[in-house]
Amino acid sequence: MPRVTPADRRERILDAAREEFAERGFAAARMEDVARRVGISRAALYLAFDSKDALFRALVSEVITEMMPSLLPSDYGSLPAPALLRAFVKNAIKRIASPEMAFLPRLIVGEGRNFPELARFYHETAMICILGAIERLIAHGIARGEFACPDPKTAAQCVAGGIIFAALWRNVFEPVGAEPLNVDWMAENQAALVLYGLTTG
Amino acid sequence: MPRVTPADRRERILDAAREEFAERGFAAARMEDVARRVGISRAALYLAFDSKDALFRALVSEVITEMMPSLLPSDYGSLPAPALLRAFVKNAIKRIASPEMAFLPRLIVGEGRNFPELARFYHETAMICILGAIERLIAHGIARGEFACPDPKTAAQCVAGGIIFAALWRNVFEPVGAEPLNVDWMAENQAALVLYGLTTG
Amino acid sequence: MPRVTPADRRERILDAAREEFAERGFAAARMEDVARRVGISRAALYLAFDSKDALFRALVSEVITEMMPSLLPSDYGSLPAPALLRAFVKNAIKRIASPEMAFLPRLIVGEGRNFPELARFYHETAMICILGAIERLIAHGIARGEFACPDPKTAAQCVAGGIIFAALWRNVFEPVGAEPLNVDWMAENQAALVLYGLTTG
Amino acid sequence: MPRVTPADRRERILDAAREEFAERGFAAARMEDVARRVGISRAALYLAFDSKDALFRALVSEVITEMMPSLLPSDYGSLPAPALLRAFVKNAIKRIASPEMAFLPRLIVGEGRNFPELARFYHETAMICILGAIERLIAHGIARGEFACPDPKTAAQCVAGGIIFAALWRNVFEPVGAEPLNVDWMAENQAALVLYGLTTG
DNA sequence: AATGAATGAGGTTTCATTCAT
DNA sequence: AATGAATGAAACCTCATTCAT
Repeated sequence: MPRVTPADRRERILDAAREEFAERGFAAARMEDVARRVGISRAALYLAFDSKDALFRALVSEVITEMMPSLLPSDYGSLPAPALLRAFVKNAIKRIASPEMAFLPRLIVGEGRNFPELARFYHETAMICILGAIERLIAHGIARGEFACPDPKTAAQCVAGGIIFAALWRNVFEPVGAEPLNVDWMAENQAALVLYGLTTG
Repeated sequence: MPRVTPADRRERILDAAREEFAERGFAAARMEDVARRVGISRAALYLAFDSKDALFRALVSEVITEMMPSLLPSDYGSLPAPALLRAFVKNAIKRIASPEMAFLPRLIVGEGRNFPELARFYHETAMICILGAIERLIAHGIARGEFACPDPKTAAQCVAGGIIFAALWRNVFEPVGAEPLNVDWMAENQAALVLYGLTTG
Repeated sequence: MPRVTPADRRERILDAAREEFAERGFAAARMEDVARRVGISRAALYLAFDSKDALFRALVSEVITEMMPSLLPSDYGSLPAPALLRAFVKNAIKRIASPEMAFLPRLIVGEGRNFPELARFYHETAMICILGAIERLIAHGIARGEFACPDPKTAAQCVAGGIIFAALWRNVFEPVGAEPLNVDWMAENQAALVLYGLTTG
Repeated sequence: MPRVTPADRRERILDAAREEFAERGFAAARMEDVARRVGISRAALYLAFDSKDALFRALVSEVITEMMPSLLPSDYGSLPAPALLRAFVKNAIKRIASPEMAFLPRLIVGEGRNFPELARFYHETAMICILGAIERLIAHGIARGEFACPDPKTAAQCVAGGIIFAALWRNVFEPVGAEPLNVDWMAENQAALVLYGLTTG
């Protein structure tokens, strides 16, 4: 039984790649730095991944795939929609803006033009699911008479906007001096805003 | 009087750079392609800008600077806050998600780690202003008794999130097959949602 | 055990660099030519040296360092000073004007302004040592009552002048048609002149 | 009558070129810096000189030509050879090591390989003349019974060596911290050494 | 006569990738 | 399986030189 299985090795490379790509973006990340982080030679990277592109793709796919299950609520039962929405928003912001995940939207946004199939994958795997989940949640609320909304799809986009905003803020602006975001508080207010709006009475 | 003034030339280079950087990001853009787009030699670029970095910085600064004035409402007078907010959101989404501007958040997000001072500049010049404008607008509504909001600052972030979402959607996801965003409709609904929330009654 | 060790490779690069820099000076030498001379790619040079500057510095330092030990007499014992001086001058001229070394003063002189720390290194490592050795030798002769000299330091400079002259003559003027220098004869006469002067009786 | 004649212009360019080439050597000197120093455009340089090479050649030729007359003693008359030699050495060192001239050996030595015809010109115009003058001077002394010397040509080289040494010392080593050379004292001692040698009695 | 603007040629350096061991 | 060594293909940038005005 080998001490380090090929799968282990792949995993350790992906972890290192996550750090490097998150730190510098695709183009500026160097295979040498990934290798050094793993503690192997550059050439050994190519035993596990065909190319820098392939490594990047694998990383992004993996992160998306491992992130999704924890994002979506399994089933609503007969819970009230406002509570569900609040729970969803809080959970989503917490997950997506977490240090291990927040780099993802940044990479997708930054490199999407050069890796269209990754952008597509993210769109289809993450965006559509999240938007769909929100939309269904709103529909659920409408069905229960708790929500009113002329266009649940667009409303879902607004909700998703707040979540993405949180991830980018933490990842892009906090490092350059922006006021740190209190994720819980942000989520709470985002939910309240979306639920009740600004207008009085 | 020369046919082509230095300022003209600078402007044409910036236009070309906008296309190239928007298309490929900083690292993958090639000075040669910028030059070809302008119709001049690579060396001529260096008469107008000291380096690729400098060109990128100049471009981002310029776009930010030229974008801002059209974004912020000059004064509220005694207009009702809901109308003001709706107008602001519609205008902001339209501006920021317009083809000439939408690449900007994408570049900032993608290259912010490698150009921290640009991220800082964007944060300080664009984000803070926009967030501030929304916040003041909400405060205006509160003062007039039209809005109620426990934390205008966080509410502003939620509003801004929708705007950024629109820009990124158009720039990142539409090119890979996402359903096109109807900006006006999106803005209308975003405003409605923020104003009145989802909850009935 | 590799057929070609890294140290070997470094050594072969330094040899090639010596030829190229000696032939053309720093600025006009091309890394490509150094590489071709070694029989490797340009990129491989950068595995051994960080930059053209670094290669140049390494070369000059190495040559200076390897030249020095053979230049200086270890100890005088009680040998007569005239014989010592004659031996020193002959040896020094032979060494410094030898084909492998003679390019060095030329490079130091030519590039010293652009590489001040090399000029300083040469001054401190070579010039001061050589001048000091000559000076001590003269002092030795004075102590033994064999030499008389109002200022041994300046006398040393005159002696060193002859040595440097020989190196430059061979390296700069012989290639353009100057009468070839007979090093042994030159050394002999230089020693005689310094010892006995021109004046009769 | 033009305020600035073409010859004036040429002269001012040559002066500027002297500064730049002396400071940086041929390759590292930039035409732009020469032009800026003159206060004209780069293009205007090419109205006076065909190329950077041509400018360099013109400069070196000019300096050599203007230096020579002041170096050589016109005629010896029946003056005693020791006094003549002392006078020659003092004058030569003073001239050649003077700030306006000392850069010349440095350039010749540094760039001679890349400009063989300049090295040849310097050799033929300067070196041979100087060496010849010294040699004739020694022959003059021998003829008068004041000097004894087995090989006046080689002796001349030794004398010349001291002179060149002085120029290089000032130009190469003093700028990097070498002890400043007292030219008069150096000349005095060089003459004494050559005349009387080190050996006592 | 003079120049601002432009360029072509060339140099250094980087880095993903390969291959012999 | 693993790697040290090597490389080819760019990319950025500089600068002597030219040319229309």
